[in-house]
Amino acid sequence: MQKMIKGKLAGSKLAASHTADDRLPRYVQIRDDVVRRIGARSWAPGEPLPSEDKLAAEYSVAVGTMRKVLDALALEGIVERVRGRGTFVSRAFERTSMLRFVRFRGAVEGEVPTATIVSISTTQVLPAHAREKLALEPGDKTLYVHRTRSFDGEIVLVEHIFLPLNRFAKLQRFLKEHSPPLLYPVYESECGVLVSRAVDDLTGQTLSALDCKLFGLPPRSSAIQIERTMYEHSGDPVEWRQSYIPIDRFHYSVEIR
Amino acid sequence: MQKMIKGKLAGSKLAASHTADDRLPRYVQIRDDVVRRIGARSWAPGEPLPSEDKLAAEYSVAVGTMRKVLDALALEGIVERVRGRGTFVSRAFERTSMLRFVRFRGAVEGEVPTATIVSISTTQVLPAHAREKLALEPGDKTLYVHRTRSFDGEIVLVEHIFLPLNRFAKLQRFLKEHSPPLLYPVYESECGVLVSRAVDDLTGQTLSALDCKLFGLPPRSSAIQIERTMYEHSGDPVEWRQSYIPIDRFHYSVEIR
DNA sequence: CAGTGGTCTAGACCACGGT
DNA sequence: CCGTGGTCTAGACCACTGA
Repeated sequence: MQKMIKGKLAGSKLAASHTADDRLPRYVQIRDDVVRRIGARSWAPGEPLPSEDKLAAEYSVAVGTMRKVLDALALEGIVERVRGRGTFVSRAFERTSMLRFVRFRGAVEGEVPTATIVSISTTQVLPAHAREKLALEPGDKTLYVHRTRSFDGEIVLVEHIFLPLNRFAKLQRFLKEHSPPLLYPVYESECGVLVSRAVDDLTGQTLSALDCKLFGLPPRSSAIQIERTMYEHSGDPVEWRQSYIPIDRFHYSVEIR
Repeated sequence: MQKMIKGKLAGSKLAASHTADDRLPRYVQIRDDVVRRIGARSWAPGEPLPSEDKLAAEYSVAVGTMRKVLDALALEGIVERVRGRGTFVSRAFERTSMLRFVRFRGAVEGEVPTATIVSISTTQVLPAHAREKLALEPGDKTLYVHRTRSFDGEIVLVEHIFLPLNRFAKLQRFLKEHSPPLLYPVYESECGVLVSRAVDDLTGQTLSALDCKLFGLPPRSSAIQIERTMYEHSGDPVEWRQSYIPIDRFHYSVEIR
């Protein structure tokens, strides 16, 4: 009977999914399918999913199993559950952003620095390291955005952002007319990219001549480099950036569990 | 009936717990009680807990509820579940340690640097900032450990560690005869302290004269400071330390979700 | 083989939100 | 009031471990 139900399911909804392994637990298969449908905008960020009952019926599983799926997604931060109201697709990194762990010494807590674009361009040539992080082939084009972030006109952060052009063509046009402080909401609304995970690598580095000039520092000054790779729910990388903060303004706070 | 069972439970095991709020879900109350018993060494790290069935019977709840408790504890990293074998108390930070996110540029990946103690002392005087982080009253004594960490004789990290003396008196004696590379296993075995959570604050700082000498750097050199506060399962702080890494050796890697 | 945790079912009652 | 998610029960069958 267990087997029969499994077969029935595989033949209906989940068959539509690409490579769902039948040996995996059902709740994992369903989780992956829901993630796929969120990525495909079946339900947009902020919108409610169907109720547990309805989803359970749709996937032909018990409500308890569907709960396990939705609880897992809530834990991953992909959805948010509100008792009495429903289950909603998260607005991803809107709240968390690049600056979640970054603080600026001497600045008001929580204040977001103003963004100014230094230059935008497209390029096929980028360091092997960057190409690897973005899982690009040689010859794939990228969008390069050079920005500064400042408080009261004083630059506290310089960003070099690399994005695969095939996903972010719309962003190029958007940034010609706007300079939003946070890019992630724009990725979402303009390019349909939902960021779910990132890896930060912090090191000390010597600044380029241009960046020294931007900060108003002497040549070859050193700064903290935050190298961040961001991934969507599917696990594919979608952004790679290097950010520089002068040492005397640098503050990074993180919780370890 | 629900109510009756609740009363029965509150009157048996959970009443022993200090301030369990009956309005809280049962699985939360039971979770807290299991955490308390782990803290009280009813089951030592590495040892198995009783099986789901037995614990469920002991707490007079359904197995499903007990599963929810144990799954939550596994998610918090307090226990580890192994199918076919049992549920075991985690060995806490033994694997993760101070250096989980810290890398040293130019060093072999995963290699643990040798520890050398510069000095050990007890003191009542420490910065207000440190006293606050450790939630100590003025006059409470602390144990202060000054260590260096090195690869092949080259110092790559200097640590200033502050511990409440009432919990760590045994450590003082232990460190007179040993210089272990990792302290957390010693906290656990000698002092019964299980670390579950930490907060790292990274900033750029100017090194003290002594630390400059230790690194072999000119006076007033700058370095990355990692200020870490560690907490046990109960949420109480148990350690506060400042670590310094020369900028050219500094590398910190962290995943954000 | 007996015992463990992993998955799944099919219900129940509850607390909460909005109508 | 109804519909939502939150808690809890009492089973079932399975996969894996170790004796």
